[in-house]
Amino acid sequence: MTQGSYKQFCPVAMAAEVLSTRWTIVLLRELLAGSTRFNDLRRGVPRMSPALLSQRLKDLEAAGVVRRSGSGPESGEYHLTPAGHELGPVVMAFGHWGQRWIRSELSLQHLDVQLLMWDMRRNLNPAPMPRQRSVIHFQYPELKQPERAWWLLVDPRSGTDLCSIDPGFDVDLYVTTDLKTMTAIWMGLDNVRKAQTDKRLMLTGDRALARDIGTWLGLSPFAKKAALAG
Amino acid sequence: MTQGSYKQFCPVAMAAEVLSTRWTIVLLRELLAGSTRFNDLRRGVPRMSPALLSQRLKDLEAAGVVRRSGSGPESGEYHLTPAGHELGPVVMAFGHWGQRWIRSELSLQHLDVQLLMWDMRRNLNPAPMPRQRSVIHFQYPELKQPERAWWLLVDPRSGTDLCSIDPGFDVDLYVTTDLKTMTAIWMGLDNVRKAQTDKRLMLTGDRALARDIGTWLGLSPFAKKAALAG
DNA sequence: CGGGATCCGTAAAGATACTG
DNA sequence: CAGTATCTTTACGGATCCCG
Repeated sequence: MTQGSYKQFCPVAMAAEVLSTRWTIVLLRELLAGSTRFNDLRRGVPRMSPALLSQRLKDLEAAGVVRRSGSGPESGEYHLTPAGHELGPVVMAFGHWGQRWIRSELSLQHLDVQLLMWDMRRNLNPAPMPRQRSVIHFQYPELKQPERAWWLLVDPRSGTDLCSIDPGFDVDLYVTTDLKTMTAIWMGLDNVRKAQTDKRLMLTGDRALARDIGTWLGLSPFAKKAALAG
Repeated sequence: MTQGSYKQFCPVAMAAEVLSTRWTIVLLRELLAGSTRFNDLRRGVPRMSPALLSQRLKDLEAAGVVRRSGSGPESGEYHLTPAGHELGPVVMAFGHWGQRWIRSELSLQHLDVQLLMWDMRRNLNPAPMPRQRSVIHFQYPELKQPERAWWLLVDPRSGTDLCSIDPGFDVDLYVTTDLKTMTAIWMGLDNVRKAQTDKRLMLTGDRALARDIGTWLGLSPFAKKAALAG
């Protein structure tokens, strides 16, 4: 904690001194999701200033939550210590409570296409997809150029990539929708079939891919399973 | 929230906007423990300024976590809403992590006899105690006058009271110790028997009460059970 | 005594710009 | 890529005061 302590022996207060500062929980969410490099973390918490990010990483290192690897090709990476990994339940508790009690209109006021696409990339499940590479092209006609078009390149053998410039491959499936609909689906507040019926989302291209979208399109870790079923 | 938003749709970030401000988690711990009046809350978070406490209560009310009762004898009380009660797991997650990963010497640097005695009162279990009132007198010879002497009046029929001025009743059990030892016992980092052996704690008076102290003296909700067994 | 409000100095965070 | 530097704005701490 940079500022003075709560001066309480209670473990809740001691933990809060480390964790309950601005941006810290959101940063930990990003670290727990697997980001290790400074600029990857910046992408995950885009509105946090680099100065504060740097400061928080130092604070967390001093608290024994992260460790900087200093040698070899992973020099400059930030990795969670065992104490850091055990913060998973804390971050999950925040997420579950937020999903349950924050009015969804409030969440949907803070749309961010880059954050959404990156999270989708992270949670996508390539297992039920074709063995060779699939290219899925997301189109958000409402958005301006650099945010309008995204490509997910999914290869079950080598992983998933996300591009915002055309990689030049043939597209297998086009997903045309608006950002609010896609975000609501990701959060489990809406689902693909309903959005299709309402013409808020269109799937064109490979029929099998379109049919199975519910199985490979990952949802937020906090999404309620119920909503997708509809 | 008074400060600017993280502008993220993620439920973790939305929850953090409400919960991750200074003092908020510690205040919630106090609310979850059952305090409802402004000055009771002040006692539980003594180093929080009244202005900030008032502000936080308003913030939490706006967030739907507390509600002020406005009528009758409980006018001016702050009660948790259902959303507030469901913050229990969040506060517990902080506490468990803190108990596990904060070095105990750090916790034991922030001794506070009033906080300790109040928490002990709250968690004391009168069930295994005599049916009539028992008076337990805690003495901390190292401390100066207003903090040196405390009386717990335990009556299984009417509840437990804590006094820091002599209530005038006959004392059934004297507990003489130092604040660090008593705090360590409360936190499950030490135990009564070991402290007795080391002459850091003395019990005089009613033999049965002294023998059973492990059963009625409550420990912190985060205390490790293992430590008491020794 | 319970339940705050006010004022002011300090400390942290935001916004940009810039650098090894 | 991985951060610093600087400047402005906002939040917090602490004391004092007020009111029923």
